[in-house]
Amino acid sequence: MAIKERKEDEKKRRKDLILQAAITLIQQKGFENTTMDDIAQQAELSKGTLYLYFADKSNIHYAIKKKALILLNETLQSILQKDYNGATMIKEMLSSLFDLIEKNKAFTQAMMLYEHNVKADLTHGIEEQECYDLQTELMMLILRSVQIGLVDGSMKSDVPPKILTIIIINQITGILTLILSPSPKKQKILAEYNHSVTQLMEVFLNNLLNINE
Amino acid sequence: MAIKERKEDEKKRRKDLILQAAITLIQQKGFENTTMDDIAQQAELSKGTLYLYFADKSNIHYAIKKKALILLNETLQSILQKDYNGATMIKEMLSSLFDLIEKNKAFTQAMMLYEHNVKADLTHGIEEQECYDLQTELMMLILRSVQIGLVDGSMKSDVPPKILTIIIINQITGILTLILSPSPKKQKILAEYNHSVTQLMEVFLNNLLNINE
Amino acid sequence: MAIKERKEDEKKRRKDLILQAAITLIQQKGFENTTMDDIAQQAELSKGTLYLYFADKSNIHYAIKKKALILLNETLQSILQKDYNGATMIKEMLSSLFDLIEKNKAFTQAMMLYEHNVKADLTHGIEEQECYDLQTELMMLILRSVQIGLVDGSMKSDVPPKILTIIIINQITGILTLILSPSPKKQKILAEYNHSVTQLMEVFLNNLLNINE
Amino acid sequence: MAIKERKEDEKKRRKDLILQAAITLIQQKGFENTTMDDIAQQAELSKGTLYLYFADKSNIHYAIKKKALILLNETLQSILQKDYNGATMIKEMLSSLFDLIEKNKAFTQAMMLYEHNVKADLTHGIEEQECYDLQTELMMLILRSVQIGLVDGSMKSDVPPKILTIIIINQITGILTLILSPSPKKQKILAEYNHSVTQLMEVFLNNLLNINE
DNA sequence: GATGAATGAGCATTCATTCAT
DNA sequence: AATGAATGAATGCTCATTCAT
Repeated sequence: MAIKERKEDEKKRRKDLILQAAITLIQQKGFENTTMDDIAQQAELSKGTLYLYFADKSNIHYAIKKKALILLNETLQSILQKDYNGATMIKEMLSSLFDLIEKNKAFTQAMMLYEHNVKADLTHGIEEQECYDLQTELMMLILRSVQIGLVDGSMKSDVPPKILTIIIINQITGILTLILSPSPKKQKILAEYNHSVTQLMEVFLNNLLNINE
Repeated sequence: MAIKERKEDEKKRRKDLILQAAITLIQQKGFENTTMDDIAQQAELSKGTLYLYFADKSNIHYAIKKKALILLNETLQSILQKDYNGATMIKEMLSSLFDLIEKNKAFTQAMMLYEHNVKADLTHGIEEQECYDLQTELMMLILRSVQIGLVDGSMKSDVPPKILTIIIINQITGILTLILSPSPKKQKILAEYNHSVTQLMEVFLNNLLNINE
Repeated sequence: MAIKERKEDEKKRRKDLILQAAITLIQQKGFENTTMDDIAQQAELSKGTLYLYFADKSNIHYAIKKKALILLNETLQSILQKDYNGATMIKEMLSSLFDLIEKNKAFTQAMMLYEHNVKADLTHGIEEQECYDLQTELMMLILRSVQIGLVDGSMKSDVPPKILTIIIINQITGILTLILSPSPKKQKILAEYNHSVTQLMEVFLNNLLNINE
Repeated sequence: MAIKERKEDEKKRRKDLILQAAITLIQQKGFENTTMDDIAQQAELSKGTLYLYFADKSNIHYAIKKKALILLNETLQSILQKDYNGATMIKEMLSSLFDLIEKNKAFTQAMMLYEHNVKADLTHGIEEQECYDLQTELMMLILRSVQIGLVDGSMKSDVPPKILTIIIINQITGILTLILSPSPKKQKILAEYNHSVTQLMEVFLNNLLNINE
C-alpha cells in the first residue's frame, strides 16, 4: 500500500526532524540543559507533538544513540567486508569512527553521556536493550578485525583478542571524553600537542598490536 | 594567632564533614540525584550552613574533585620520589590510582562526571581553575615517570613521552568510564572476561611501553 | 425519506458504539481517567470522529446518563402500568433500579459522578437540561407509586408523599455512593454485614412506608 | 521546650492557613479544578511552600477530610456522653452534623468527593488509612446511639442496629449529595419543598426508628 | 464523513538558593 | 555562625480540542 508507506516515511522524517533539533541543542547545551520546550521550539513543533513521536525525553536520548550506533556499525561492517588485512582494517575502522564523531558532537555525547545521566529509576524498555545490543555488536566488529589481524600476521600479540578489544574500546572512550571536554582542556591539551585524535589512535594501535607497515 | 588557627581548623573540619556527606550520597545516587537537602541531612547540618562553606552545589563538586586529585597527586608524588625504575614507577602509580578509586566511587564520579554535567553557564571561579591545575599536575607526574622509564631503559618507545602520557590518560579515563557504567555492562563485560582493571592496565602498559620484566 | 432515516439510524448506531466504548472504559477506570484517545481506540474510531457525534467530553457523559435514565424511566413506567398495589410497585421499581445498576457500573457512575465532576464553567446546553428533566421524571414515577400505595392502603404515612419520595431518592443515592466506593469500604462494609443492597432497601422501605406484607 | 512548642504551633497554623485557602477554593471550584497555584495564591504563599507542609495535592485533600471528620467525631462523641435518651441523641447528632456541613461546604465535598476522585493509582499512605479509620469511628458513634435508643425504649425496631446504622449513613450520604449538587437542582428541589435537610432527617428517623415523642 | 497529526494551555512537582531570626 | 522556612523559576508530561486532507 503506497499510502501506508508514504505515511511511514513521513513519520520517520518527522522523527528525524525532532532528533536533529535535539542533536543541535544537545550539542550546544548538553542533554540535561536541553528541555523538551527547547527541542519543540528548535523543531518548530509544539511540545505535544514531541510526545507523539517519543514516549519521553529519555527515548529521544536512546534514539540519538541508536542512530549513531547503527550508522557506525554499518560503516564498520562494510570495512570488515573489504579486502584489507587486519591492521588496515582496524585503522580504517577507527578512522571512520572519528570521522563520524567529528561531524557530529551530539552523537559522541549520546554515546558517552548516557552512561552517567539517564536516571536509573526504571528500565527504559526495548530502546535501552537495543542500544546495549548495538554496543555489543560494535565491540564484536572490532574484535573480528583484531582476530583477523592476528591470523594474517599484520599484527602480533600474546594477549587474548578479547582483552585487546577492551583496551581499544577504553582508549576510544578516553578520547571521546577528551573531545567532549569543555573547551579549555580540549584546546589546551589537544591543541598544545598539536596532534589529532586520529594520530593518537595510530600510535596507540601500532604499539598495542605491534603493527609494522 | 591561635584563635584564628583554631577557627580555620574548625572550618576545614566542617567542610570535610559536608564533603564526606556529599561523597557518601553521590556514591549511592549520583551527583544529579543528590540534592542539597540530602547533603544537609546526611551531614546533620542545616541547608543554609552548606552555603556558608560552599558557594553553590557545583563548588561541592569541585571540592570533592580537588580532594581526590590532591590525594592522588600526593600519592603519585611519593612514588616518584622512591628508588624505582620508570616501569615500576608507572605501574605503582596506576595501581595506587585504582586502589583509590576502588575505595571511593564518588571520587571517580567527581573526576569523570564533571566533564559533562556541570552547567556551562558561568565560570566556576577559582575552584575550577584549581582542579584544572591539579589535573595538569597529575599528567605531569605521569609524564615524569614515563620520561624516567625511557631514560633508565625500563621502557622503550619512539613516541614522544607527552603523547605516551596522553594515551595513558585516555586509557585511564576509559577504564573509569567502564567502572562507572550501570551494572549490566560492568558485570557483563568486566565479569565475563574475569580480568580486573589492574590487569587490563598491566597489559596495556607492557605493550605501549615495551616493558620487559 | 428512507435515505434520511437510514442516515439517522446509522448515526444513532455510531453514537451508541462510542457510548458503549466509553461505558466500558469508565467502568474500568472512571470518567476522569478515561481519555478521548482511550474511547476512540476502544470504539475503533478516530479521535476526530468522536467530535462528530459529541460536542465535547462532557456530552459523552450526559449521553451516558441520559441513556441510563431513559432505560430506567421506561422500566419504572412499565411497572407503574402493571396491576400492582403501591407497595409492590415501589419495591419492584427499586429492584429494577438495582438490577440495572448491578449490570452496568458505568451507569451508576454516570448518574452519580456528574454531580461533582463536570466543570461548572459553561452551561452544557440541552443535554444537561434533558438529564435534569429525566431525573425529575424519575422522581415523579417514584412519587406516583408512593401516592398509589398511600391510597390503596398498602403503605401508611402521615408524611407528604413528596417528602417521602425525596427520602427514598436520598437513600438510593446513598447506596449508589456505597457501591461506587473504592473496594476496601465496599468489601468491608457490604461484605461484613453480608446484606445485599436490595435487602437494605427492603428494610428501609418497610419502615419508612409501614409496609406490612 | 517552649521554642519547639511555638514552632510546632506555628507549623500547625501554617498548615491550617493552607488548608483554609484550599477549602475556600474547593468550595468555589471543586477539588479537580483547584490547582496548587491557586491554593498558593489564595494562601499568599509560594507554591513551593505548599509542598513544605503537604507531600502532594492528595494529602491536602486527606487533611481537609481528616479535619472535618475529627471535628465531627468530637462533636458526636460529646453528644454521646450527655444524659440524653437514644432518640434525642441521634437527632442531636444529625443536627450537629448538618450544622457543621452548612457552615463549610468544602468539608462536605472533602467527605464525599474523595470517594470518586482521588486517583486510585497507589495507596496514599497513612493519611488514607486515618481517614478510613475516622469514618469507621463515625459509624460506631452512630451505632452506639442507636443501640442506646433501642435499649432505653426511645426507639423501636426489629432490624439489627448495624443495618439501621448503614441505612442512616446512606440517608446522610444522599442528603450530602443533594446539598453538593449544582445550584439548579438544589434550589429547585430543596427550595420547592421548602424543607430544610434537618426536617428531612427528622421525618426519616422518626419512621425508621419508630420514635414517638 | 472520517481521519489522526498537531496543538498548547495547563499542571503537579522539584530543588538550588536566599534571608530573616 | 547557624538555621530552616520560603521562594519561584524550571520542567516533563497530559489531554481535550481543532483542522487540513
